[in-house]
Amino acid sequence: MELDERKKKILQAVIRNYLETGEPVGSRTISKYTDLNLSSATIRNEMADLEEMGYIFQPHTSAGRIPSDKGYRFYVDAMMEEKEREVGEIREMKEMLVERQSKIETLLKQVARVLAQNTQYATMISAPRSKRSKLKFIQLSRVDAHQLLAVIVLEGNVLKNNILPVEEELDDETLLKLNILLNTTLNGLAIDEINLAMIAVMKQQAGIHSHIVSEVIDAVAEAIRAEEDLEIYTSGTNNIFRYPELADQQKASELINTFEEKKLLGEFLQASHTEVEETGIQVYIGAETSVQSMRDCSVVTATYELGGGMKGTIGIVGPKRMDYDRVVTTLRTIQTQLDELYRSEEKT
Amino acid sequence: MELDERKKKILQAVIRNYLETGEPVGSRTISKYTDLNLSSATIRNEMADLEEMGYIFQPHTSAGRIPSDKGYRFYVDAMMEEKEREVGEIREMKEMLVERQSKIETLLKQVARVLAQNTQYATMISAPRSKRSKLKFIQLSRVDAHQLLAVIVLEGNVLKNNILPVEEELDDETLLKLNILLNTTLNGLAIDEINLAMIAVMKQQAGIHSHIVSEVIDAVAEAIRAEEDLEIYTSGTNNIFRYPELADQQKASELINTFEEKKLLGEFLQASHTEVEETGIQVYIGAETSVQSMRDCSVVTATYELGGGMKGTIGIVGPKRMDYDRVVTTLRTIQTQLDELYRSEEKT
DNA sequence: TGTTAGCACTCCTTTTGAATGAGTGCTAAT
DNA sequence: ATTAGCACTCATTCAAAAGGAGTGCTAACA
Repeated sequence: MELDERKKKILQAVIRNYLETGEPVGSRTISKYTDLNLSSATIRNEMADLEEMGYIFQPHTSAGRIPSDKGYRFYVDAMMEEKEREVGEIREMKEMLVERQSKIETLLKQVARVLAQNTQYATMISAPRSKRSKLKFIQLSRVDAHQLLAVIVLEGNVLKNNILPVEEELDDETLLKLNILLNTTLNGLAIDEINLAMIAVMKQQAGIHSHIVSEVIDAVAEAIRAEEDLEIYTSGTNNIFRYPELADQQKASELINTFEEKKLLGEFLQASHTEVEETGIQVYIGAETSVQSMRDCSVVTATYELGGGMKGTIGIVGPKRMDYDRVVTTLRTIQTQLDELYRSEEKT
Repeated sequence: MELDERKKKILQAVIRNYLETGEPVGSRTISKYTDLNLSSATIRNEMADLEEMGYIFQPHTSAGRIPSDKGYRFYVDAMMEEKEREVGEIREMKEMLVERQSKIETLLKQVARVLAQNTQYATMISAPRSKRSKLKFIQLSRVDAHQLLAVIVLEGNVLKNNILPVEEELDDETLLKLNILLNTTLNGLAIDEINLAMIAVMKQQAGIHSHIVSEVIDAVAEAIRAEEDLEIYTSGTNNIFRYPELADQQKASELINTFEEKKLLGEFLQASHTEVEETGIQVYIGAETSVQSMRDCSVVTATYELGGGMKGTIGIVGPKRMDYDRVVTTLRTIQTQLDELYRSEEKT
């Protein structure tokens, strides 16, 4: 069977209406809603066809139709119109971000809150991946006799630090040498560019302190990696209670757990990051999500960039009948907003 | 009217039973439950008295009785017996903590998770207050021409760091001098011991860089304070769904929001910290809590110490019919556990 | 005087059945 | 191809009835 123009219009009307009301939509409603001037009976026939094709279905006999995942997918792919953002809202978001945060962490928390507030959905943000981003600065300091503090600054002012226990005491001079060695060798390199050969050279140059070097390098690498997959900021989790289809105990509990644990979110955002299309915005409907507890949700993700290959992902989680248009436009706005932020930082 | 021995026994039986079942408990149940060998009729008379005295009440006529806040309070104050922790459980908790974490942050997150897991209630932990704890190490480093990185290590290896924008470029030597100045002047001092006189002296010694000093000091103080009231770790929020009296949408949503925002939790833990009795464990029943959304909960808090005046507070949030005995004992165990951890750290 | 058996009464909970209404599918007429 | 009409389905609402847990009170008892 074919999806002719009229069927499309009806499908669109069904989806639009359902997005607004959350109630199954019947033929009579469509008959009045659209400018097709068809009777409800005709609509009924068309809707039966659409059901057969799998775009919509009835939650039970004698109820109206609601969109299936396939229906939503079609809507998102072919029928969605990005809304113009209202000037006021854009300014508002801009203002929220303009108080420049020196720490990325604070900035991202802020963004998460703003988005959750703005969309009324749950929001998650992964901190920018640092694998491909470059080391800007690295420093070891002696905290006390047996502990070193390693501070690592990555491009984009991402900070990592770690306390390393050391067996052997180091005097000031050695420490200074080590610092110079580390900085001259590693500075400007991306994490995954640090290879064994390089480490070997450093060890050699470190002379009697060679084992410290490898300890430090390991610790550095570990510090960066360890934190990495945990750095997820969330906000507006309790927004899920706004949507009855997600608010029952079973589902709500699982969702909230997922948002608290963050591990799964991280993996999901990570995966989404890699399979993203050119615009950087991706929509996952229902079971398209890999996360079990989000099977009844839709997720819209957007990749953002803070320069120097520092890319992270933002995700908005809501019910399947989320306002895709609005969410996509909002994310698009934030994307450019963050982009500008970075550019202005460049100039500084 | 007097609360004689028999009434106490009955009250205790009512509470115990209600803690277990969560259902209003009737006279017949008590009659069999206790070793008093009294008929249900007698129990009924006694329960009527207990109701008049305000220890228990009926949710509606012809229902059994449930404890009032006053009843719980009496139970907690006078009738609670701390259970022996099972050896297995203690070892389990020990093991969880034994993998020593160099970072306090990681340790506390871990503790929160273990506690939530162990008690099946929601858990919150405030990071140790650093106001009275001492500066161990402070260091400024130049990240690039216009940005300094300030790293501050407090006693107990609490790390703070902050990026400071600076107008004027500083050469290596000046930086070194500043570092020495900061360390020699501030090292070993508690935050609130840093006073204006001291800052004035430093400014003077810094000579032409005096304005940098005050900038730095301000930033340091701000960095410490700013993070302070936000550092709350939570876990097991979704445990509230286990308890029907907290799981309805309205309440659950508010609770979860409170746990996400963390601000109120921080204030509460802070307050609790100051009004704590000698054992360091405190029980708040229902409206005794200052947090609005927790009016239907009970909270048990425990103050822990990591040495050097570094005190923080742990809170367990559950329904009013929480297993007070168990929670108190668990918290007591964790307290000593953390204490030992600190002592062993001392020796290192 | 304290305890207990017995009974009427209350009120929550569950079940049942009927009424309502939204929406459909199908048929026959246009 | 479209539409009016109609029988049919099924979730939802409502009221009434049945069931049951538990109480308070009274009167009898040790």
